[in-house]
Amino acid sequence: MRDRSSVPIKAAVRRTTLAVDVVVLSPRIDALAVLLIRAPASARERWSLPWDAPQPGEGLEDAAARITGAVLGAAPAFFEQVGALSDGKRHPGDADVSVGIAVLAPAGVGLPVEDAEWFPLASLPALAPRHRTIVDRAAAVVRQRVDQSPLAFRLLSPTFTLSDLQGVYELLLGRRLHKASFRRALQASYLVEPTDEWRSEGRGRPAQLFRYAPKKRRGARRGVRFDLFTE
Amino acid sequence: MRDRSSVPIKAAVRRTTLAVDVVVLSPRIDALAVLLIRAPASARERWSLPWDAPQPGEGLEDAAARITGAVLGAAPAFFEQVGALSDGKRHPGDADVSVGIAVLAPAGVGLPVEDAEWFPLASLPALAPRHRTIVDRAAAVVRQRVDQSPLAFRLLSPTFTLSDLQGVYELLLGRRLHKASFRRALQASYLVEPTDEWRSEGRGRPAQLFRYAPKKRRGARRGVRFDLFTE
DNA sequence: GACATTGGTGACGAATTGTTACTAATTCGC
DNA sequence: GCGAATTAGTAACAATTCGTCACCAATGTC
Repeated sequence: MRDRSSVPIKAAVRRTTLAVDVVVLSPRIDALAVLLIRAPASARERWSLPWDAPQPGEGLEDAAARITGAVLGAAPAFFEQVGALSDGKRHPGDADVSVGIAVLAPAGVGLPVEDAEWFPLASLPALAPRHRTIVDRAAAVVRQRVDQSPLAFRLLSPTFTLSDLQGVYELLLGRRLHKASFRRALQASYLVEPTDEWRSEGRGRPAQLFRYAPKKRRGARRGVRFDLFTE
Repeated sequence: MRDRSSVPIKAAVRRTTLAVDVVVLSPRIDALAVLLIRAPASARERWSLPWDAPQPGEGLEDAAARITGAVLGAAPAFFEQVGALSDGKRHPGDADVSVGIAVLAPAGVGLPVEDAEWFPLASLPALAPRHRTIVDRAAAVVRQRVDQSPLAFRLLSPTFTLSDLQGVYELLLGRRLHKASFRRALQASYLVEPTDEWRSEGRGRPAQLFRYAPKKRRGARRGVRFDLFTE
């Protein structure tokens, strides 16, 4: 203890292999889905997350944007880092360290490339163990952040109905919400503004379309809510 | 777009230099403080975060524990990953990629080694730009998580008074809390239990000591609170 | 036109929160 | 000793927020 010779500043950096693994999430048919790509026949699993090593000088989020663009045809608007992993779990490219990045794509986004497919989170095919961990952690991060950050709006097209928005929240939170309470809270937050358009979706009364347009925040911070603890 | 040749699975991993940079946080004299170590005379800044490259086969959190142990003489009980950075900002060891890890140390923890010192977050000395970013992000992560996770208990000794606990929350949240509301919420959460001991702290009535002992949680999830958004 | 279906809102009671005011136990100064 | 000062802890009330029910609105189906 207190061994001066082990004070870390004196250590030298080592060479490592690094991968950026991207979890593209999007709501599909009443479930949150992940974009997977077909692996080469030589691989142990038939599917994997899109991934790559960052180019020299390329930032991690830039790499995630590039990787997403190659698979989805469009760079995403929202990133959330899931964290770096260097446990012993196997990675398809045998990278020493993986940086997992969650990316949100709106419900209606274009079809992916030929060798890519959406899989509902609840029924994923076999993945390399590290990819499995990254997917689980990405889902957990997104579910946990949905209450802190306007994530849900990134899973919708630029205009949406309030029922759409409530549906996304229900998907992410995994439980039903009360319509009146949901709308009252939304109203009080000044996060959306109505447009002039209405959407008729078959039967039932047409719904007004809204857009995400956060106004100045009132600084009404509350006391501590211990019952929000998630551990 | 849709260029099949750029589908990322075909890429090969590259060699990168990786650093684990540790932000040890602890409450000192009414302020959250960071542990810094004196840099060699050749370095551009006189102080830096403790850091090192992970050993082969060593997990990132294991590396953080080892690095903390070398500086503080004790391995910490709590880690929170701050994220991986690979922007162009300068790192003291010129690592390509940094993984920032926040570590919490209770208020009374032993003195650090000779070349290490606590600095209040508000008055840090000059640091390498990437270290500066990591410190800021670590503070932000901890402040944001304090409402979601029992972080605050990691900044206290195993037994503590309720005023101590409230003080830590006020430190982390940056605002005063009402005593009665705070205790009522704490009571309802079943997170602490009283001990038989009391602490007399000079003047005033002695305070009962409590310990962190979370009981079974009641699953009372609430509606969406849009006003908790932090962006 | 009756009815099913989806959108949208008012209002009321229950629960939670913010606040004030009080009591309790100790040290300090005289 | 004794009152003032100081810190701990709690009861109770008012204001606010939340969950829920009930209802009206606008559309498609039969």
